[in-house]
Amino acid sequence: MELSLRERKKIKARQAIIDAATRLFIKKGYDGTTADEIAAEAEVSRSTFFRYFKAKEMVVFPYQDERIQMLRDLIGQYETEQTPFDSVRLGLLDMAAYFMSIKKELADQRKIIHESLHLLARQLEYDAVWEVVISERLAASRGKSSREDYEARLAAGIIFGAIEAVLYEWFSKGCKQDLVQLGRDGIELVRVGLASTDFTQLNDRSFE
Amino acid sequence: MELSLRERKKIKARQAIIDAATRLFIKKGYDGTTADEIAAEAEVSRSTFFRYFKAKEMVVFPYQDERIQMLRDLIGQYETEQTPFDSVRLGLLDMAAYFMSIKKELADQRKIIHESLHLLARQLEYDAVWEVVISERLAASRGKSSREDYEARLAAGIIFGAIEAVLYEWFSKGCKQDLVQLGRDGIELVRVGLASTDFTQLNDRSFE
DNA sequence: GCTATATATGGCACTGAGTTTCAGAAGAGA
DNA sequence: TCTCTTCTGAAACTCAGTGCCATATATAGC
Repeated sequence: MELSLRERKKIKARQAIIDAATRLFIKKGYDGTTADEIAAEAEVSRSTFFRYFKAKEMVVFPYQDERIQMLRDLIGQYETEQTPFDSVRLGLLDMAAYFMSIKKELADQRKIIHESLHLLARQLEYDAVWEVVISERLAASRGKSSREDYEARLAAGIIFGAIEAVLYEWFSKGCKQDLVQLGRDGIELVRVGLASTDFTQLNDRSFE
Repeated sequence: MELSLRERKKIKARQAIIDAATRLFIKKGYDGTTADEIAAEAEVSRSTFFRYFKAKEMVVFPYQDERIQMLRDLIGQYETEQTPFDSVRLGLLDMAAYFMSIKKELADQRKIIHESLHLLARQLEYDAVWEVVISERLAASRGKSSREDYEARLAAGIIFGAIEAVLYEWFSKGCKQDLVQLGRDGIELVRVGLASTDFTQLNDRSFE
């Protein structure tokens, strides 16, 4: 089905704003770029900019919704033939593979985000949706919604904690490692528990 | 040691602003209260308000630094006689006991925070410092800083994920449960791993 | 192709957060 | 009391975000 001219124009305008903003953010930083400048660079009015993006920060995370949907779909793939934990695990590893394939774009985005405390906070907020997706999948395995399944929320929180740490590691080492392998190891630790680590052992330093 | 008049005045002014802001936030909501109104209610000028609090949101989290320090101290108590994991665990449970003792104040604060997406994001950011404290303790047990100990950061992320889920549960059920017990159960799950749950089992629903 | 209607845009004015500057008030110290 | 330092209040300013309305442009019906 073809999109109408109106729809195509909207998509083009949106993309023009994203591109203009990205150019300016890289050149002058997020805080150093005003909404007016982005609008001018994209050749639209200020009003139009705010019509396409509810807030200036939103233009930094333009594909957030698509990524969440992708995660949901990837986990959904394994819905029937795997345990709940494994369907989440495999979905996350697929997501990791996808992230590997767009690492350049992710690294650019992260550079912009880490220049502003504001954006860092917003990033955390967006990422938190991953946890919801995971807890929904776990709760669904028992025929519940995540709202009514505390154990599922707890498990999802634990898994999400590992994801955050893995992603942080990957990004802070310049996306050079194999994210799928990092993810595999991280989630395995969640599965077997911290009792398997030497953090649960008295070590030499404790007696120094 | 006595504080100078100047210091005492500053403390009083700061407290007056916190109290005024809290009153207004409860009465009119966070978004419905302007910085001007808070300043007027506290009988200081707008400039003074922003001198005491870098941003309007900061006045919502006035004791954040103290709480982080308390967590650090509580974990530090168990530094020598326990395994790293247990010193973190016991410190967190002490913190839970403290939270139980100020539940009214926490519940009020949470009510304000949950009226604004802005504040929710900021809350996440503040809470993230807990993770740093935990990872520092774990890394220290091996004579490293958390910066150079990925395993410690990963473990801390997992523990923190559980903390968030536990706190969320506690708050959303009106702080009526025993937070220490919730915490004990949550962290035990982290210790033994999700392999102990039925999320790692194929269940009936998978065959429906 | 022409007209009526729906929708996107641009311009403008307004509110509120946060910053900067500066003059003056008030505490600290001799 | 006099000086030095710090805190405060007032005003002007920038920028994000909202609301309103007139205008331009796409779509649909004829």
